[in-house]
Amino acid sequence: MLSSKARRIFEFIFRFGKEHGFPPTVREIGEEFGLASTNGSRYYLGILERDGYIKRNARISRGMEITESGLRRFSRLYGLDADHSETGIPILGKVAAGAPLLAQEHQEGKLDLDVAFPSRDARFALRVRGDSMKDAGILDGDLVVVRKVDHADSGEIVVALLGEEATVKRLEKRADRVVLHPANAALRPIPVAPADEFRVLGVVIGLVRPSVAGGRMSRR
Amino acid sequence: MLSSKARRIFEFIFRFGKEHGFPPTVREIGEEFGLASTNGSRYYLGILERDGYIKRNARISRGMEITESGLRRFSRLYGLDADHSETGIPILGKVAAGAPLLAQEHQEGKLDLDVAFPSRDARFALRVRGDSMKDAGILDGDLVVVRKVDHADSGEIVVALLGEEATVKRLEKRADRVVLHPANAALRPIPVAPADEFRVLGVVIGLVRPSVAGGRMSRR
DNA sequence: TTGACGACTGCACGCATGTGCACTATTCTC
DNA sequence: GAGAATAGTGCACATGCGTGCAGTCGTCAA
Repeated sequence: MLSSKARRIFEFIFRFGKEHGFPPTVREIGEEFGLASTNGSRYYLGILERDGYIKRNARISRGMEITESGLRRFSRLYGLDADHSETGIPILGKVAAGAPLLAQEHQEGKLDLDVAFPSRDARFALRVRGDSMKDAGILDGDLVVVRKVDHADSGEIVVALLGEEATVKRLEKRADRVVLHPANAALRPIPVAPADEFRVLGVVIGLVRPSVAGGRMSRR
Repeated sequence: MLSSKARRIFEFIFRFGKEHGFPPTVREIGEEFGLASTNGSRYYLGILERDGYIKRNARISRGMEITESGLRRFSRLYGLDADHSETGIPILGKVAAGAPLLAQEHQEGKLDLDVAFPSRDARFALRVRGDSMKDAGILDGDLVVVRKVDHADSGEIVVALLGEEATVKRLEKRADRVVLHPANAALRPIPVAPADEFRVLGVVIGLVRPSVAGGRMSRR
């Protein structure tokens, strides 16, 4: 059990790091808490390290680090602004008018790649080039997440190898041949002749659109 | 445009921080890159600061910080790998014809939420309902990733609270008022009267489209 | 051929910062 | 009333670390 002061010092280290991008020195901690001697701070740092909340690197300036398990334990035991502390992005449910955003009760869960794209097969991601699938909401620059299988059903969006090139298209299987459909009114379906070198690399199970310039999603 | 070495130094600062919890010193940078003089590092730190990739605090040990906009810009221009992320999904680069899929040399990096959506502001995700933004590639059921800020520029896609409801729209700021634009030809822009209860909750920096039943992206 | 520029080296200076050792005051237990 | 634990103070010391200034070496355009 951490004393109230030890807790406040841990919180200070956490806040300081968020704000400045690096941890405080022993003197900065002492200043914050009115400790006249640097050993006042060191005393508490020793406690926090002993209990596994932080790790210290001897002789290195600002050489402390909040451990992941320490952060988790601290926020569980004593609470901490939960939003940024844990890895993962909170998924908000209903956002009521006056309610403070990010309030615990509105969280639906955490965004997690393994939850968002569950698969027992291997997965991989592929950056999409071009707008051939834009009517399916797959834009240039998107990363499609693919479940790696060599068999796909008609109607599924697949990543396929056609000749030398990997391409993302909707698959149509006919009795005699395969047709790849772009999702773009300007483009024609691509018939695949039996002689063509064609292989399904996987089925698209989702996508990630990474952030772009200035946090703005460009107009497309 | 950053030189190759400046890029590698930025990446080193990024990796070092992730690994140790605090930034490197000028000497540690010099050691890593074989620079005999501390001013070798300072030269590059000056460049990185001048171009807005990092912020420095004079006279403070390890007093540098990767700026949020710098991180975003860097990862857009030059890419940033999640070094050794344990549970990531590999991002494939060029997929050559005969080459075995998932071969190491074809990997561009790992899919990592912190790299895909870098932000030092708090982030959250919100499930989109309806097709009002479908021409921007945002479909029903998508999770938009939002950087939580209360100010947004004209042209950005934002999450806003209008009355009781949270909505995703493109923001247009006019001299006298604000207009919210759907990205759907069937819908009209929404003018916001000054009297309306209106608040920007954040800026959309990306999205995640989770897989749906059976690993198939439904036809829309 | 000169001179600007990029990419450094070398070095000393001086404050920043972690550390060791000695000591103190209060509280609690035995 | 002794002893131990908690929560510090005070100070000197050695390094850590950012900074300033001067100088070098290759390249490339004028």
